[in-house]
Amino acid sequence: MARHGRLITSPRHGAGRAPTVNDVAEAAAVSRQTVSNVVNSPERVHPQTRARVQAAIDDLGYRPNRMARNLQARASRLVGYRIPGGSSGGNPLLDRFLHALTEAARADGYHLLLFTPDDERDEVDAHADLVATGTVDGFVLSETDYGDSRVSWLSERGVPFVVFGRTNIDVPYSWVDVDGRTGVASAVAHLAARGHRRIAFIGWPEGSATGDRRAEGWVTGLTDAGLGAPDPALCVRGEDGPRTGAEALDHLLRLADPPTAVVTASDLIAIGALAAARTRGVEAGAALGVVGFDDSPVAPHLLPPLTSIRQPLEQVGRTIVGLLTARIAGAAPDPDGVLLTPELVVRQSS
Amino acid sequence: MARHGRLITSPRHGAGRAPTVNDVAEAAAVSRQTVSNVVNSPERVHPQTRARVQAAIDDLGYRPNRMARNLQARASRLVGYRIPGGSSGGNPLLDRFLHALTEAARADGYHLLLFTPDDERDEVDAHADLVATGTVDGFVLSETDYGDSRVSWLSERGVPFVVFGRTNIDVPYSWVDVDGRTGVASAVAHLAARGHRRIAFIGWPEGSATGDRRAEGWVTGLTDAGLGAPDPALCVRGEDGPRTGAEALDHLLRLADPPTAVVTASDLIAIGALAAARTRGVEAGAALGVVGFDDSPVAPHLLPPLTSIRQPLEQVGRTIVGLLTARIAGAAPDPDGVLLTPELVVRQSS
DNA sequence: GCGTACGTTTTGATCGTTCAAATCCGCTCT
DNA sequence: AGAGCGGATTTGAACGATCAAAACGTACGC
Repeated sequence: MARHGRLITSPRHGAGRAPTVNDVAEAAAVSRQTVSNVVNSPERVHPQTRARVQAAIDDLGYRPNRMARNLQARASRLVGYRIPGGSSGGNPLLDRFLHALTEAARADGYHLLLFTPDDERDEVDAHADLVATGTVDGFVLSETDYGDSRVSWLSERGVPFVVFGRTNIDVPYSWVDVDGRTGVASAVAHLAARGHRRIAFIGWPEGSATGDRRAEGWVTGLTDAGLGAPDPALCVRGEDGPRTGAEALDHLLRLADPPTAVVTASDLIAIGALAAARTRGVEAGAALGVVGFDDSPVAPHLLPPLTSIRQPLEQVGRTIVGLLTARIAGAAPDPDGVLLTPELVVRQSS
Repeated sequence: MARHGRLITSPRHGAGRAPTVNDVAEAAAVSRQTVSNVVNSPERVHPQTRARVQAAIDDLGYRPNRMARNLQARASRLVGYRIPGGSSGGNPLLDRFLHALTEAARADGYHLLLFTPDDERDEVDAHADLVATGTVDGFVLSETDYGDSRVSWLSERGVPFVVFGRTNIDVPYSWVDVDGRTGVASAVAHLAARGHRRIAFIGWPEGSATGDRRAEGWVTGLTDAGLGAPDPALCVRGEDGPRTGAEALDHLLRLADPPTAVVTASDLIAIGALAAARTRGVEAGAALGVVGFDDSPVAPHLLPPLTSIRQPLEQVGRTIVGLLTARIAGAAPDPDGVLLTPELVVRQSS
């Protein structure tokens, strides 16, 4: 409570207008530049003067105006992020992702600015607008499809940006991604270590880069675990969601030689699989190992609590912001990609 | 594609620096103020001049610099939103809520700025900082507890803000909320109309304002439907999550006179209830009516697809932004609260 | 022909900050 | 005493825009 007082309370000198360098300068009987120096390069100012100015700053509750600073610095210290449209169907990771980005940005003196294209303009225009008006210094992109038009556009114009995920665009750009293949492979390894020999995979339809890599992880994992060539019958794919999980598991359990464990491409699919298992009287965790992907907030609350592959989003956020601020600072090194490893969170379902 | 060209491409006059009013003025052989007028008050400028200036603007790809404008206007056109910490356990509505806010803000010429308090400072300080530095013009608050310190702090200092949800603070402030009581009551009415007579409620622990109001809706709904006094045995409460739903439903179905339908305080609870029903061989939708709350993205993909109470977040966003911009504009009318009505989305589970 | 009015355009000042260069001051050295 | 020096501080200009007021024409009425 007491600490807030320093900041902007006690506006003894008129509650209307925020104090400026000039106000402080006058109060401390120095020039505005000296005030500025006290704030930005205290070592240049005589200790005695510094103390006097600092006292005035504290007294008036002076804080440098951000807009004025930004204008002078020709930078906004804002990073744009296009908030995905509602159509994408609710991303359970958005919460953590945004928090991680915001936190990482704060540590570097940046803030995240959310935007969304208006109906008449397309996506690229929305980005162009923010750059042209100097509203943002760069972008964080996510959910980039194959051939995302934003990547090439931004890249061509030298606008700083970092992508969460990878695309197949062949222009140089920086990206950060989580290695889904390794993640799924580690889940397979975990299940194999628990004695499972027939391990199935329920994933998304072929054609999405992320989905395909997760499916590859199943193959890799089986091979690495020495379980021989993967049985194609144990790989089922469908749209994301519990229904796919339920139907796929039903199908798998009806096989002549059914799996004893299943890895899924998402927690949503796993939820469906858990439900289907219960319906058939198969006890998940004991008779059937189940592993999800993304460690969504529900995972620990499911019955049984769901083992899941957790993306290191905090690290993702820090890495993205690190790359981005480096680019903004003009350090335009060879753009590079960073691949982070997810972590298996083991719970009772496996 | 062609349209992008207008904005900032074709930097014929040096790719380095964005064009300013002065550049345009020089190109069109007029003064900077005339350029400014063409942009902001075209009617003041002679049509012929206007055309010439507009041509220069288009040619150079001029867009007024936002920081400069903001400095002069002493407004940032940014609205702060503190992104909830990870501890809150993943809000399935955040996605839609942020999108709605962003979209509504855009329509009014605002952007959303995300922030989070750093570890050493408390929440109020984080807000104070943004105000003192002129970084934001106002705030949108959510997840305000009873006695949230931010509300009184902001209110005392006349900082514009609007709360999503209600608190019990007795200072005047504007808020927008969704009427959970009416929502649950309408679900009860819906189930009664389908012939259900014994309708249960599974909700959150007593003590949260939102949770209590949803529970009240159950009472109201039963009374309004003429089903007599609610049976206390049919109201079960526990922490949010599928587990609570499963355990509560198990308990309810074991009663001497079990319910034939259940309304829950969240989709997560409903998920658990659906799973428990399956385990006991009760077919949800047919033998047991189930209604969730929030219409989270999973709801339509559950088995059976879940009837749920959907918050009108788009409307919430527009209302919040409307109230907020009015306050920022100085129109400081009597702060008021707006209560919006949720909508029941009927699917197979009921 | 001259004062006035109006429509259009330009000039000056300002928003709050920082950079760059100039000034001031006390001190040493010759 | 005057030049030289270096630390501390101040002044001038700029960032890019807008507001307010002045200036400029041109046309009109008397």
